[in-house]
Amino acid sequence: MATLRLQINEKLFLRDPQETVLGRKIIQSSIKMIDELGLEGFTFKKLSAEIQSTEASIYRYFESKHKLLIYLMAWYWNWLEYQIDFATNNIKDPQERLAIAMKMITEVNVNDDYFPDIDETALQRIVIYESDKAYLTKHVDDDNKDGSFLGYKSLCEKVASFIKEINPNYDYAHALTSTCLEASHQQIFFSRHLPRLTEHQYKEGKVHEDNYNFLMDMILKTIDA
Amino acid sequence: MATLRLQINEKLFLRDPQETVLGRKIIQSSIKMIDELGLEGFTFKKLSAEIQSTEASIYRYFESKHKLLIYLMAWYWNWLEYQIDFATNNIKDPQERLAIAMKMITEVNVNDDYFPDIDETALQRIVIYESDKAYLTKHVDDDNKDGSFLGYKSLCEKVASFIKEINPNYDYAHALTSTCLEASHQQIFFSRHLPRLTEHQYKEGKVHEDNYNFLMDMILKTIDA
DNA sequence: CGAATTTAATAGTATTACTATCAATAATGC
DNA sequence: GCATTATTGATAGTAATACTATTAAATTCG
Repeated sequence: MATLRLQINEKLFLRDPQETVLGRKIIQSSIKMIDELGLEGFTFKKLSAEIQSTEASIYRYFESKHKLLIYLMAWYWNWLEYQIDFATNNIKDPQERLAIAMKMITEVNVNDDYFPDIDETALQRIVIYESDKAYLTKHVDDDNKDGSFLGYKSLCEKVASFIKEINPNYDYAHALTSTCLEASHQQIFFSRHLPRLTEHQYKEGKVHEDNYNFLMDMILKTIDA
Repeated sequence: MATLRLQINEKLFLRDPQETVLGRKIIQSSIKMIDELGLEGFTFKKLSAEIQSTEASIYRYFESKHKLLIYLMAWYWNWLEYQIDFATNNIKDPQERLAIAMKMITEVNVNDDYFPDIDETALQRIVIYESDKAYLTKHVDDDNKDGSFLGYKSLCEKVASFIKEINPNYDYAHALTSTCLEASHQQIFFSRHLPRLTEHQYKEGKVHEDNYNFLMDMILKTIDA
């Protein structure tokens, strides 16, 4: 089977981690470790020990821990948009396309054999816990100029375009989409850690199903589909 | 005029900052500095220099920077719920109560003379940039056990109860409320820094108005009001 | 008033997030 | 095949952060 490679914006790294053995180890192990330790507990020192390399070597790939996070999040949004493109290909009805997109956004990821280096399931957990930290900073405008959030914006644009096709008169397609994208991970977090903030039940795929039903219902009613 | 004091859960501080001059200075200056520097740029060392005290003294009030953030957020959510209680008092119609609550949640805060030590306008900006970081941690369950998020949950419960009154058959009142509470600050952030994620225009109160219209419309349609 | 307790100031530690330097090794070009 | 260049590794170092321990000063209370 073919393996694929997502083209990631060059400004997000110093050396392309997809091009070398060390680079791929950095990506692989950082996903595993951020998932386990959380972004705050994760350091380049610990990572370098894990992959039997040195801090200095890792810094040759990524300017900082924050840039590595941005890279991982960019990878994820690019991957998710690609999944949606793939799954909605040849589907004519925009409402069906929207349903497929929301399904992929809300469902728990299975590991994608096309990208053997990446544990998509772990990466999705990182998205839930850490993705907002990628932009909630004082230097968000600088990061944005470097194209750090292009993948997220592009995904938002895609889903918003489905909504616009269904109802061209709805005025808040992007706001509604970004609200749902954020909710798609927030509600998972709440159901697990702050259950009084949601009805969704955290267990075996149930949250994801609840979340799909909740969000699809909200979107369709809101846009008068 | 009377000045008020919000009773904050004792587990959120080591010494009550509202009881001493130093404590009030810590609160006052930390709001100002977190607003200016961001949570990452803010340190107890800088704060101690600003208020002409020492790091050790500040640590006697708050166990950590993170606990201080939790305290400020708890204060904000308590204050906001109190504002909503005040404003919805004697209003019978639940739909009107919901509208008032959403207005207060989305509008830009003016400084409340009842609490002279707190700059509510600055605190609201901190909520926009930093509030999610209060719970997006690996130790969220421990913080939750200490009651760190009671204010947020209580506010969510209140708004959800208005929704339930309007339509007792809607199944996701809490999920919808928490989604809107989060969106109420996310959309402000997006309109300013990542404008491709929203239609809202960042200027002079316009975002807040847009956001109110967007969210109220979404809620009412979603719950079939 | 004097003992007990609280509060403040000083100094110190472990860790983090990097940076710099230089040697060793591997890949590439002629 | 050998020189050039790029890449990695090893070591060390720095400034700042997040806290802690110790001691000194002030305050409270019986």
